[in-house]
Amino acid sequence: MGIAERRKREKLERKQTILKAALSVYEAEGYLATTMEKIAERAELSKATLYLYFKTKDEIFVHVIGANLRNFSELLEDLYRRRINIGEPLLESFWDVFKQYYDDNPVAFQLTLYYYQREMIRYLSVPLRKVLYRSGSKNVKIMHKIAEYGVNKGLFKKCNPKTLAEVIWTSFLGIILLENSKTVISQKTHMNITRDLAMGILRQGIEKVTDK
Amino acid sequence: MGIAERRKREKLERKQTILKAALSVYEAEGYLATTMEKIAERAELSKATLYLYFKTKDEIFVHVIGANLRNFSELLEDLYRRRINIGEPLLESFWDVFKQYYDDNPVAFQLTLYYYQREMIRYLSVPLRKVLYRSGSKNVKIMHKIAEYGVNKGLFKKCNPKTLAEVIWTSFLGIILLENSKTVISQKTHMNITRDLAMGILRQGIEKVTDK
Amino acid sequence: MGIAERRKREKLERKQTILKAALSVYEAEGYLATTMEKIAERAELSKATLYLYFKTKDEIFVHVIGANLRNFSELLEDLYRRRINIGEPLLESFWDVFKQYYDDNPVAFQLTLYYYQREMIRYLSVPLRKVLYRSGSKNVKIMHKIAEYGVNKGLFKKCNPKTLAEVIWTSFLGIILLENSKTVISQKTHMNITRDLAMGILRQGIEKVTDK
Amino acid sequence: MGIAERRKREKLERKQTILKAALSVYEAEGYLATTMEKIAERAELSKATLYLYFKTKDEIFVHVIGANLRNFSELLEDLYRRRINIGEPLLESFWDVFKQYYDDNPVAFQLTLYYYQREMIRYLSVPLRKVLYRSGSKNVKIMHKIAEYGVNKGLFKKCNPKTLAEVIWTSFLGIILLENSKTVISQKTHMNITRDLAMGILRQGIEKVTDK
DNA sequence: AATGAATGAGGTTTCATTCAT
DNA sequence: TATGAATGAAACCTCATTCAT
Repeated sequence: MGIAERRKREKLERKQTILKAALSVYEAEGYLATTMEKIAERAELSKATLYLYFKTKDEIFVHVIGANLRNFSELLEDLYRRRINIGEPLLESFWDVFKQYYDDNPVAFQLTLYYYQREMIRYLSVPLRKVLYRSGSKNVKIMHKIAEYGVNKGLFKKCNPKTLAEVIWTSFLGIILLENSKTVISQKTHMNITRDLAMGILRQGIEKVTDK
Repeated sequence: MGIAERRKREKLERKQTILKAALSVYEAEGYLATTMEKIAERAELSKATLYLYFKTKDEIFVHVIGANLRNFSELLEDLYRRRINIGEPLLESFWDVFKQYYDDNPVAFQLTLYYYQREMIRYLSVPLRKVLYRSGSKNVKIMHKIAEYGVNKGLFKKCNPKTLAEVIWTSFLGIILLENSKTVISQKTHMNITRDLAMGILRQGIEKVTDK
Repeated sequence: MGIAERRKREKLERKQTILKAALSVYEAEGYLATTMEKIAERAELSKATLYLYFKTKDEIFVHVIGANLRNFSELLEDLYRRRINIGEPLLESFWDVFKQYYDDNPVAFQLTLYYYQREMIRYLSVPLRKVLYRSGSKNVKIMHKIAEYGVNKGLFKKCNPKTLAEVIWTSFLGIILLENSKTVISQKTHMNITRDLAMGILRQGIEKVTDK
Repeated sequence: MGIAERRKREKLERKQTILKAALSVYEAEGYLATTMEKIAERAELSKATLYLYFKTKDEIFVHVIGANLRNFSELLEDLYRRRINIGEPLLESFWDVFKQYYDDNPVAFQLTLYYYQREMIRYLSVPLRKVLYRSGSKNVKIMHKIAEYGVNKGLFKKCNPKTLAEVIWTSFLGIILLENSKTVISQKTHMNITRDLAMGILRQGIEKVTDK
């Protein structure tokens, strides 16, 4: 009985090891060069063992992404819980959560971004696609609730909160995307200035027009 | 003499045929499943002939993207030329150009987006990377000039026009990114509502605060 | 523990199987027609398995040659060990070793000869080139030592033993070369007569001129 | 009529151009990297044009070799003509002819050597094989006649002159072979010392034993 | 549970040769 | 005659996945 539990725990630990290894190889070599062989090597396991824990290579990556999105969830939930105490700068806090999410693990973020493309998703098996969908939609919901709170409280201007949440989120997303391509092409680094201006524009663009 | 010209023209046409075929296969099957074999088939040529026109598979795709970015260039340049007559709604026009660029050829846009990722660029040969860089940087420059014009004319608020251009562009980019993933995952279609709200927020966020 | 050993042994055996298969295909079809496909077939393995044991096709052939040169080594070393008991006919014994080396496995000898050409070596990767060099240079050294012994004992005339070894060896080599081309062109067979005359000439040419 | 002649002459010249180009590419890049494309380029012709003059790639090379062997022929014939005036050092003259042949065009010599291998010959079409055979056998015959003269005049010891010719020739051949492989592997250069010792040994080994 | 071994199914690229002009 | 264009036929190599122990 205790044994069964230990087994289960160990199994989970192994899975974690593998996920970590996968992310680490991805960081070092990029998605296209990440082979099962290399993941196994980094996890100090054999290739065949990987298949005891994950049915396919995609499953590994979907789980890596799942974990990453769960981190995001937590940050968002925490924000939602704190919403009342924050007062005015709700948008800033929202934005800060994004930044924190990104800065916590930029590599996982990149991988997530990469996977969340028509290109990648379309070849996923239906079950995996669902896993991915569920992982993501939770965050969408919380973002929605936060936006809703902001609108209701008059912190944000009147508009569909779901859509508003999307706009805020994609503003951030787009910047990261550009940032990524720039990093490789012209070796430039973080675009904090862009992020800040975007924030400023969002603030002014979102606040209630107290007209007159 | 006329012969040489005809030859040249035909060569260009062939190249176009191949690029079109590549894009078409990409549309139907996605990047990872696009093989030289399939491109050749769709172009009604032999695989070997492809290599007569493009040295590698990447070269094909970089050229597809190059063409796509050139279209974007043209739209942007056109806007820049019209800037004076547009008057107030410069931002809207800017935004419209993006929409038009996307709507003209969403597939090519997707491909471009896909390629412009750390992941893809990283494994490109240096010459091809340069081609890609040059294709992209031209557009960046025009966007910059348009933003600059807007700032100078007082249509946009005072800020670094380069950064402003980036913010506007990435706002759009992010939405498309989300749109793409949503299309595959939950079969939803265009997010015009999101685009519109984003536009509205940008407008309000960017306009000069004439306070009082 | 016994398992690990068995594994190792089996691995070696597999390698041998592959090397044998390669040589066999070479014998039947020649170097240029020897493909990985055919080697795999003859070894009753899949093509992919070959790459499990040897990283490239060249590596296979370099190892075939390495094994062949090691046989030669053994024969030479044996001769060197026996040098004292041989007495006078050291040159004959030397020559016999060559003949034995050739007759033991003429096909492997041919392959070795073929590979040991500017043409082939030039396109080898540096590591493989080194392997080849090391395989060969060992034999050179033993031949040298034998020649040295002969010169010191007065069995051969006074001269640089290194050079002498080369002359003896290349005398044999040249004959085989001619023999090979003749076999194909005019279907003639072994040139024992030529070999014997060469031997006679060498004997007379090398022996100490006890003039008077 | 004069026209036909000019045509013929021009055709021959073109052929020469192509053969020269082929040899030149071979020198620069080695046999395996010598493509029709490159030959055409160097000959400043189109690939297709090559096929107007030679039916296959092999035919080109066989003709290159043919020309080379004809040079050898001339040197040998010249020696044969001079045989009476030479007197004693016939062997040296023989040897010198080899050296001259090699030194005149080492690259063509190498190519010839390369082609004259079981490996290469076996894939030749029968007609080409015959061409090669005829090119070579002429030289063999002259060498034979020279050896015969030497034996008859008592310059060489009594033995089968055909075989003797082979021995002398293969002595030289073997050295060149070793020389070639050494050049690539260990960057060493000409082995004049080896050649000289071989010559000395041959002299002593071949001369009539005037015993007592 | 763990793994070494094996493999099927491609993928990109090269090149001698032919064909239409 | 000359050639640009086209191609068939391979060749080498890689990798996710399965199997036997």
